Amino acid sequence: MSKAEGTRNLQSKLRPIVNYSLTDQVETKLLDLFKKEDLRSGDPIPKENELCEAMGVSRTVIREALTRLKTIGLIESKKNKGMILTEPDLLIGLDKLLQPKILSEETLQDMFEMRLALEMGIAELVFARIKPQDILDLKAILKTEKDYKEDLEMDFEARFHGRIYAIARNNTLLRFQSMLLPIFKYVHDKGLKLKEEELPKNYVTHSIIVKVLETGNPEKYRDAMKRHLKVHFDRTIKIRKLLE
Amino acid sequence: MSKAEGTRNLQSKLRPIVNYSLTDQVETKLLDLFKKEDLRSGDPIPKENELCEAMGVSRTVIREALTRLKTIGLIESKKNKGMILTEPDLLIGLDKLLQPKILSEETLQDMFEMRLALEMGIAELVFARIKPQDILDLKAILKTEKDYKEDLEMDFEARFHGRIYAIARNNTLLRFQSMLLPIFKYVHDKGLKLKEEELPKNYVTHSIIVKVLETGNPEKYRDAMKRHLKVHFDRTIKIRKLLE
DNA sequence: AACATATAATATGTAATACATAATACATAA
DNA sequence: TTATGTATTATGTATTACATATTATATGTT
Repeated sequence: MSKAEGTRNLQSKLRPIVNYSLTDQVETKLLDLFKKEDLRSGDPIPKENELCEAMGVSRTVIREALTRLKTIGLIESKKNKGMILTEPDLLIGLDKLLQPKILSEETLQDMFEMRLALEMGIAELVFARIKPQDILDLKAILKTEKDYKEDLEMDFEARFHGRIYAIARNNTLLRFQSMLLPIFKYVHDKGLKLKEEELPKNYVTHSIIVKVLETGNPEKYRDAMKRHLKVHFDRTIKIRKLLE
Repeated sequence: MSKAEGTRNLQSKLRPIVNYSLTDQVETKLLDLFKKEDLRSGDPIPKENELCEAMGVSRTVIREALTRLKTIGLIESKKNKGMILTEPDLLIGLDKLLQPKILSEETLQDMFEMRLALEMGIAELVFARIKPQDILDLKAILKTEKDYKEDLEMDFEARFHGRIYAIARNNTLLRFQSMLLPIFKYVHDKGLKLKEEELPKNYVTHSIIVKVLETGNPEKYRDAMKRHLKVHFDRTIKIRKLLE
């Protein structure tokens, strides 16, 4: 029996000790408390000193746990007022993380695909909620397309597609999409940029998409968007295959 | 001029003071540093004491800022080793927030719609990556459908649809979907549960979906899934209209 | 009585110091 | 050479004190 095997064997008998720090414990206790008390957004939570006494730990630890909860947007604190539960922002912190430099290629790929999927998937919502003004806005954006030269091309894409997302009237989705922009820019700058010649014959332009939005239906939209994004789909599928 | 108007007028001249706490400032400075130094996942960052000296603030403040960055998964700390930048987990913290109780109806709605959109949108990825084993697994799951009675119905839904997401081979997406489960369960329990009689005539069953996955194509899948989810789409669209 | 101003009380924010603890490197002895 | 003991180091926790912003109360002036 090798040394490694011996260790593994020992492990199965002893089980490694998981070391929850005091802060970890306080954090979970707080979350439990909120759930048990059935607290809602706006409800006040105990003072720091009360928590210290109740849990028998220093204010340092309490504050560290509270800092975590503040960071994910679950609570807010005001001097003298104390702290209250808040409607958390699901996308909080995401903007700080979405810097391509620190994300792995795999995660970038994941996010890129999610965007592609969403762009196709919002068809039903878009057609259920589109209004005349949306078309007008999109047409106005179209007119500016030629003003975006070379390296600004991505900015146009962002504006155009962002405006489509807005039609879905889903604020979380809209913000999510806008946060993903740096990633697409990165992917784009990294060589995704496709020369005109490489575009497939039945390529769907932005202008065609607007037309479909104006006169089409979800099925036609999905078909158009699929062609519009085809190169991206092809690429991501090829890349992922290589990684296997 | 009313008192309120006077205040507004004064505000426009003086601009309210935005009070960045020391911790806020340290946090941004740290993020700037990481970007400026072009640090990558795994790279070490300065020790707490070094940061104290460099920025001229107490360790308390430094640690609070660091706690925030740890919370969003940007850095990790180990005793004696110091701290390193880490590949952040984009979905970190999300599970703590996705308790329906503290989320507003609007946000719940948003998330629900995102899920619907994704389910439709992943068609291309699914068909590009599906393997025989996927079909086998899905068929096995299908066989257990009758075992899930009444209140466990959602568990079956989760298993089935979760398995479909897995076909897309996108880990972030898969985890995202699984985190959303409590929300769907909530929406379901809240009265979404649809009696058999309410199902539309051309309702697509789970079994049909599997068949489409086996022998169809993205278009047919989207069509099937659209019918399968029709009641949900209809409901969310109706609700959102009422909120306008 | 009405109003502005001063004062006190309160809870979070910041600082400073000391010690505990885990991980690593190094030294030591069998 | 190897296992064990020891020192060192950086983070984790505790304690105390004070700063600061907000609210409530009290005070005083007209």
